[in-house]
Amino acid sequence: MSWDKGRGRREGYHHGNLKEALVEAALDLIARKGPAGFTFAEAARSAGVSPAAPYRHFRDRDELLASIAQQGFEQFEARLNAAWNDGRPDTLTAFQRVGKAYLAFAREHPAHYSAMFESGLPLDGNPALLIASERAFAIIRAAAERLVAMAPPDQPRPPALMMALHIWSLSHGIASLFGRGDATSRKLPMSPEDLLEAGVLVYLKGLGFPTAQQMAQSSAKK
Amino acid sequence: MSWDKGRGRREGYHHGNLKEALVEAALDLIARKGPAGFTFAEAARSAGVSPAAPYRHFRDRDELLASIAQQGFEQFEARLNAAWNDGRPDTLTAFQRVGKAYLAFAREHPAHYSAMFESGLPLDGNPALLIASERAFAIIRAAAERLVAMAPPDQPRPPALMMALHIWSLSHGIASLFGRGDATSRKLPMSPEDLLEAGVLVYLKGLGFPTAQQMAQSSAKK
DNA sequence: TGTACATCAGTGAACGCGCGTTCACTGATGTAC
DNA sequence: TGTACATCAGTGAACGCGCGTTCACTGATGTAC
Repeated sequence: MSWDKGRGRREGYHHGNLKEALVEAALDLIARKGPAGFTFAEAARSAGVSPAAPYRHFRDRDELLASIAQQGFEQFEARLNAAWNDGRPDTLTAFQRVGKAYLAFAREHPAHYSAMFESGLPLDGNPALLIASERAFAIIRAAAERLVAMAPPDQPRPPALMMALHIWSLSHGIASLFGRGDATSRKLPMSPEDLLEAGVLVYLKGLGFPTAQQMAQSSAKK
Repeated sequence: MSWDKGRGRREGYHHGNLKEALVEAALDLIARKGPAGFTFAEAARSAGVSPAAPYRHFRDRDELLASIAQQGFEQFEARLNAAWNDGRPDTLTAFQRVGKAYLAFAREHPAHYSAMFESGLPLDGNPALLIASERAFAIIRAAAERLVAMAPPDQPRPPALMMALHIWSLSHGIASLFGRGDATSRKLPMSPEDLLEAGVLVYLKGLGFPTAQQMAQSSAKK
């Protein structure tokens, strides 16, 4: 029956892809018990391997955790980038889609998200992690810059970096407070997505951007 | 020399205020190692007491953690309330002061803040904690309602609850991403306080509120 | 095609450690009389 | 004022447990010739 212990799928003495299997096991543990609730030993056990085996692939627990966080940032970046889709069909629609992708990632990859933002990994002394994190943020920033470039020319141009920081903070705040499926989430009279979308609309209006209706009208005119 | 071990301040067989001493010790450990990095045993040791002593005051580790989180929410509420100061000298000034108080609390009480928002304590099954959390949020919500009541009557009234949720999320996002003194914080080209203040101003403008300059002018006219 | 050998991923036993928790206990405090 | 007693906060020894880490090892794989 259970000759296939855990997610090991061993076929012989050598595992074959133990490194990935350990990452998978750790993600599972983090999702169930939080970033601090996973142990090297348990990940090994769940991969069907002796407790000493992980040391062939990771120096220690923190290196595995950092590796998960970095992988998370890379997938996060890819997802935001796909949602942005180079600003198609129009900048505002694409911008809002990035916000939705942010929340979707946090909800669908809670373990990655935890490792990225709540694991307490120091960013200095982890340059690769910092870079991966900045590459993800760069998507939001690039989108903000395109929005700024599109702003009505009679308005003062808002600084794109500040915009991006505001949007990021708002998204992260909503994701942290309301955006997880688990018991730590607070109740909300609307979906996190709607809350974020409304907030972004108000914010952009405050910067002098035309509303969605106005944009629809202006694009209908062309 | 060191007859006063740790924060114990014992004077005899009985500690006197062991419960508070344990909370203090736990706060210290959480601030240094994160909410998961504190142990019952270590808190006892740091309070200068045997490992069995804490069981006289807390059922287990989680009860101590929940107690810290609840105390945190209560202090948080008090601080926000003091900053709000019933909307004096004017609603907008007081509102921005609440935002600053939010960030100040997160920075000055990182251990409480962690226990409140990042400890993974389930809110259901912890009714007292949920209530304390909602009482703190109620301050922000009441402030938002006063702002709404003050809105120019020719504008559509924005929903105060949504406003409060946006402001809370933005504050929490900024606090989480940039607002801690430690190594997990990201670099920022401005202070978290300035970032939040600017974001709130833009947001309120987007809702149709008069800007600070306009308000200053209108109050100067009186 | 076969063989010798280097490489290296994983073994399994062992270690020291700190934790959570229990237990019968003991010392201090307060109170009834 | 003194004494007996109930209460209860803290002791200290003990337990079982799982973790991180090390070590000499062994089995599988690939490659040189």
